[in-house]
Amino acid sequence: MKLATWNVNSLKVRLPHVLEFLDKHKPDALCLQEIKLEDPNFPIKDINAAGYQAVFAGQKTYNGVAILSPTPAVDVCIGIPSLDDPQKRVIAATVNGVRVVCVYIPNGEAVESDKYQYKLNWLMALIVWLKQELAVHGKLALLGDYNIAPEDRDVFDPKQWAGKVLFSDPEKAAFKDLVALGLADSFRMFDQADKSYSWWDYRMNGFKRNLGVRIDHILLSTELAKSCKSCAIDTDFRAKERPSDHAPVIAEI
DNA sequence: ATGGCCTGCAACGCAGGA
Repeated sequence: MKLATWNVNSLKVRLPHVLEFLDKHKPDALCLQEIKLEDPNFPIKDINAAGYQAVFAGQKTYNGVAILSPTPAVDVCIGIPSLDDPQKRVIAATVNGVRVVCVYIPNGEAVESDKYQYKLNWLMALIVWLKQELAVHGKLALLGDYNIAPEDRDVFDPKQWAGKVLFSDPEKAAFKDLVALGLADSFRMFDQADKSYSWWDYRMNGFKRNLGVRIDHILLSTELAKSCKSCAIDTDFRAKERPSDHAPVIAEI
């Protein structure tokens, strides 16, 4: 079974890339973040024509998440139940017996900002909720844009990134708390090339110079991690014309 | 050199991303 995640930075603009991704990788579940459109505008006909179904929680202009799958996604849950948050950042569903949790963790803007506090509070609520979910679902995958680079090797210049948002100690601690729930970072279960990243700034030729960070992750419950065969970032989609600034991540379980 | 680029909304500039 193939699980994938991709922050598409507007599904309207990136629909051709998403359809190409479905054709290339044929994922059993593809989690999308930042679809940036309201539910009535979701391109369901094009997705269906590609042989996929979708569940989604859209929002105008900002955020918005979806799960695409060739088989039905059932027991859909939108948002973190305990968190009163109008921002559409979470959708969870069961696909082929796997609990797929798609998250768009807040960016945090800057460590001094209110948005950073919102991010930390949001992460605490996520951790409490997932602890309960893991008790119910042995096969659980947490996929998405975490907006956290967990280790030095996940940023192009750890000294420059030290203390900055995406790489601050409280954010890295929250990532470790997620792992401590019994979730494995599937990407690090395998040998990977040095300087492997999932996001590059549009500015300054960030991608061509490989000035990136690894902030998109697929975490797997112990039961799923045991049978995980691979995890990779497909940088081809970041190299295309008019790309998302994120590359998709794919895990085979 | 504290910007650069991209998206959506709406209106010709802004917020937000990371």
